[in-house]
Amino acid sequence: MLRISKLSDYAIIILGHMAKAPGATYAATDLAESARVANPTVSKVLKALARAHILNSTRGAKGGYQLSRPPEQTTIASIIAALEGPIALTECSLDNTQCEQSHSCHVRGNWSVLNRAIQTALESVTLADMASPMSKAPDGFRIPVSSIALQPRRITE
Amino acid sequence: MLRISKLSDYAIIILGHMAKAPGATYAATDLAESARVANPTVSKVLKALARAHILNSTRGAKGGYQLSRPPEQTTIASIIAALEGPIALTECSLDNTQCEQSHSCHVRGNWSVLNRAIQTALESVTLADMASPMSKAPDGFRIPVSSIALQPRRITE
DNA sequence: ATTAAACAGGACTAAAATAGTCCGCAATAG
DNA sequence: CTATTGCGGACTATTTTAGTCCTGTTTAAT
Repeated sequence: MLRISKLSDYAIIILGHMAKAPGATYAATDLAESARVANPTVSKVLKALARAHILNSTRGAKGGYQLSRPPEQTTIASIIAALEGPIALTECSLDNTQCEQSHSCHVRGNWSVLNRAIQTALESVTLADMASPMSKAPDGFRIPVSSIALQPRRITE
Repeated sequence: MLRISKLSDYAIIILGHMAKAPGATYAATDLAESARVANPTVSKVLKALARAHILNSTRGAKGGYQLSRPPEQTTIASIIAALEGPIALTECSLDNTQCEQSHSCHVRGNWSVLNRAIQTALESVTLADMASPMSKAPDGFRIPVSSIALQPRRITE
């Protein structure tokens, strides 16, 4: 399914919520409530985002989290990377020195093409885009997969 | 990490191998050998590809698998879909009727932007691209993601 | 007909990744 | 001081993924 993890999903939802008042400071508990996700889980997400400098944290009473940058400057790519590590489709894309099949693998050099494609896609969408008031097609965006399996593709560019 | 599964990985490697002689018929055993992956595992992959009509299969003695279309017409998106099902980053993108958080989720409409970005990226790379001898012009692939994102954007690089 | 070579479907097990929880520690406001 | 809030990381449970195997079907060649 090429899914992102649930934690990344939560992160985007939480950050989307915070992006509505970008300057404010939010306590983990409040964010958990508004996202309807258990407190410890939300905390885990927030910690990861703070470590990646997507959020700033303040400890102690009256502390909390706030966006470290305006929503327009936080890409979805960086959010996913914060929770799941480097974005790469396969092991060997990360470190192709240890792929035992490397001598028999004739496509390895081309994985980078794919990785770049994905990376670019995820960098072209920001938190601001995600938080913007319900752009278009609010309902029923099913992906017509059967069509892509059978249809001749259009040649790009 | 936004990984694809190992099975999809195998699929691309196997198909890449087959793409070198697009008209030929290959037995599962031979493909397993050239990909250095265990026979039953390769079989599983091949069955899935046949079911998705990416490969044609012939049963019986002298049977085997062959590409059902020229490599230029098989997209990476379709290969991944064959093994992992519809490409969607989150559950709710597939079926948003059963997301309990839907009323409190303010970003849901915008997932489609992201999904389309990924989808487009994976559709712009074909088997022929992957099989071509080593990184044929890495920027020969213009991913028209920005045309799909709400606002064209290039934060990094 | 018989036999051997192949694929088909699906059940099953094992292994790994993910999600989620919890605990003790550290910082800060009042 | 003490209540509040984040920090780091260990731990468990669950889910997903990978991999194997069995039984059946189709077909070519003898």
